[in-house]
Amino acid sequence: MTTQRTQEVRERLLAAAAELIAERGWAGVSTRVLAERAGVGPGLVHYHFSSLRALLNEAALHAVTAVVQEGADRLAGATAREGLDLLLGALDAYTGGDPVSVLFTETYLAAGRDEELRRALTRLLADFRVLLTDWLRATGVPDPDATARVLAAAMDGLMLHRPLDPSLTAEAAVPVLRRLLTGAVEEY
Amino acid sequence: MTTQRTQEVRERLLAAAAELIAERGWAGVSTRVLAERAGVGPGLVHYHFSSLRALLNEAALHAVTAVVQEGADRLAGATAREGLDLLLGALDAYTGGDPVSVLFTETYLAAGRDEELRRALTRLLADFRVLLTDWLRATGVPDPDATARVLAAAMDGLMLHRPLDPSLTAEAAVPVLRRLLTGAVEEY
DNA sequence: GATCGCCTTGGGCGAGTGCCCAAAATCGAG
DNA sequence: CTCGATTTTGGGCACTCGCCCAAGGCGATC
Repeated sequence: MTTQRTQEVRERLLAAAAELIAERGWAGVSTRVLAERAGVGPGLVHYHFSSLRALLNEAALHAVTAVVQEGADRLAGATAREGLDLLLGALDAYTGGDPVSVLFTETYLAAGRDEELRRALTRLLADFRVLLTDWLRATGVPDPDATARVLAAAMDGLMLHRPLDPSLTAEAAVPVLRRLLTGAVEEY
Repeated sequence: MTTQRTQEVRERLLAAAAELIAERGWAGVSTRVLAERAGVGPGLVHYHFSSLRALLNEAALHAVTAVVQEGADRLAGATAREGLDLLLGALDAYTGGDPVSVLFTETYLAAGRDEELRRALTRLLADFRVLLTDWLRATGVPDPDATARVLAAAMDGLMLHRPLDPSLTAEAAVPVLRRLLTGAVEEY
């Protein structure tokens, strides 16, 4: 299959793009550095993708979706205790300076300037929020829907603030966050 | 005074830069569009500033400092009730799509790639956190220091998520946030 | 009015940009 | 092996980038 090889090049370009967005910022990714990182000629970028913008959108959305999916899968059948460990784990895995955190923020920002990306991100976030809400409800948290929204936002906010506040560790934040889940976690 | 006029041009450049960072993103601000927005010749940028990078740093830091200062001043002698109103007011003033919110996020991101900017932002945030901590302590919130860190991060996270979640209004978020302040606000 | 120093202009330099395209390489089908 | 289609290459086009600089404008001081 020739399609096999084509797919592999596409994926290498997408992976390189995700790396470079985090390193250099959305607007700092050029066709040439992208091609070099992916190990292909500069012309290939516009052979496999209609535009650099489209490539960046697809790369960011693909990477962000993968991370969210993994989190969602783990959360799916988790108990209250397991869910909290999951949160805590996420908090010190994504410190704000790591590529994944930066890519998230870059993507949020880019979504503000690209309608199509914004729509896709909105849908992704909504799907995840449904899962989070279900878990909160099952755990016995009072207002699961609003709590899920705020909790998701707070997690991203913590990643945004972490590089600017070295004392903002996961251990410091989790006891406070637990107050958001009042009533459900006193046994923890 | 010739210095008078010089200062005015500098400030016009800084103001134009703050606008453009929000509109086009940090890397999307060029010397030429910046000069045009400020109403001056393109060469003036490098007469008044050592580099475009230095100009952007100063502009962003200046604008962000002004916003934080204003919030700090208002919070300084506020009661528990007034403080909560202040939070609520901030939440629906900065919706995430407005120039101020975007500028904040752009600046956080840029700080990750510029040591000097990161240092200055860290100090600014630390100063504000002290004030927030004092207010929380005076209000009777349990763990004021950690709570201040998480609360500040959560506010920024909400602004990040708002454009992607239309249902995330200030009214929906505030009751949940109030749980962070358990024990102090049951009269509210 | 002449002079001096700060402010401002606009053009120019080399480098880098997204995108395009003719030509070469590669590969599966016959 | 040959042929046709697909994939890949690298150079080129028109443009923008940050930064520099010679030239002129301008206001304050004698």
